[in-house]
Amino acid sequence: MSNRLRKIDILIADDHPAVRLGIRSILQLEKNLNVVGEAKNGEELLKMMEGKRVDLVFIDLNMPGKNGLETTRKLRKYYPKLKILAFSIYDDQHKVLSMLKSGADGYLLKAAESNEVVDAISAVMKGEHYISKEIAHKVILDVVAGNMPPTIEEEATEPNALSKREEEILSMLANDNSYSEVAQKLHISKRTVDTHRYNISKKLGIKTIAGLIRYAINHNLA
Amino acid sequence: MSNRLRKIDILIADDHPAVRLGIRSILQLEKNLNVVGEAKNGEELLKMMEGKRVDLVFIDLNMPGKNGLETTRKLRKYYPKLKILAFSIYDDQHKVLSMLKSGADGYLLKAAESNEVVDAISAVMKGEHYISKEIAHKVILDVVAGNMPPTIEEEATEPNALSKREEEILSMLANDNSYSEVAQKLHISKRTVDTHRYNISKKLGIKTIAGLIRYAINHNLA
DNA sequence: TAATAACTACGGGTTTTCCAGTACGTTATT
DNA sequence: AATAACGTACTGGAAAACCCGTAGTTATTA
Repeated sequence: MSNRLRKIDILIADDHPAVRLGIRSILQLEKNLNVVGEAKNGEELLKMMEGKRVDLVFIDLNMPGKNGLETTRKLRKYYPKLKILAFSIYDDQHKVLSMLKSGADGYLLKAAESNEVVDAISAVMKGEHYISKEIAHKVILDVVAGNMPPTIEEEATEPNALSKREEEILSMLANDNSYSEVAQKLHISKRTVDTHRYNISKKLGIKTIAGLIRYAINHNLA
Repeated sequence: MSNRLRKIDILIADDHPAVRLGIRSILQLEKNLNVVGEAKNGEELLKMMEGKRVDLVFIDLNMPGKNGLETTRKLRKYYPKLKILAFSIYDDQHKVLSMLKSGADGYLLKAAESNEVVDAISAVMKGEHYISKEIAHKVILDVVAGNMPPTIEEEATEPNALSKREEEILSMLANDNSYSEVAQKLHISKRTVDTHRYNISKKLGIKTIAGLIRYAINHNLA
């Protein structure tokens, strides 16, 4: 079969059946797209990739077990030419950038309309990056607002910046403990806790408790 | 037309097009179900209800603007016989109970398979309540674990302890604003913000920022 | 109309967090 | 052996958050 006529083979990974079905129905309306399978988490997706010819995967960020980020890194590593389209409800800087740094070719919000989904696919298949306008706008504002993201190189190599101890302390802080309480419970000085928190803030580039707690929650520390 | 042959008319409310499509495709496979419309938020749903004959609504908990909870209360109030099926990614006690107390007839997880969706519809149409087994199990464990929910009466009458202004302020605090920033943006005094926060803490019985932020996140304020 | 609730605002004191350094011992890694 | 990363701890001052009482103005509602 000639290359010109080949359909684009697509895998969908999302833990919600309704979402998978929704994407599928959007894609099925396009004659040049071909959904070759659905996975409900990262492991399943990686397994399905084996041996199959797949051009593009639709991948949800939040899935039980191996999440979108890890899975994307693996995919990018093993299948360098695969196109990866992240699909998420989150529009925050951190999520978007991490995903792109991990190797996604595009980032779509779940609030995207059908035509945007199709546009995104054509874009990434052409080798371009695709990012929803709403996200691009918001992320840029975030960055401009001074929440400087680390350079691409930096974070890509260290997906999990925090040390064990730092995670522990952040977790406790996010769980209603004050510096003094953490200090007491860990039998260390209050100043040490302060230092840790300070370092955590610097590492993550998050300056507020609110931000830190959201980080903690998103990383299962709270 | 005889009653026996009448299809069940359904409205879907969810802010994600893909999810709406997914539900739609599930329901369209059933010959006795009829999707009469889709809304992308609570307001739209309420507007669509006007004048239409609708038997059942599928309603997502998390939508921009008026969320599922408020919308459900309104729906229940204006359309006492309408069947309401909550649809959410959350399986925690608080969310589930609030939704049921607000008048939902059933609670489905987004992770539900197609057949479960159909089962849920038949159940609620028969006047029964439907709750995913996974949820029922988890919620009961939660309750047993000592996280006593307030009695039905209590919370049903005070669904949202916080006033509009308090919610607004909590939301801003949870979104990285300091007292001063909130004060500035709302054109009120810093002390007023302090007072509000203090009242919020007392109302909710939450003494720490961490707790408040978690509350905010769980209530879609952050 | 009187009571309740929401929103506004201030005083004034306590506690905690935040910032930005310095510093030292212990592990890993090279 | 040296460098890096980590965990520990300090100083000290600025800023923010916390506590709680009081109180005036509007709405709403009983």
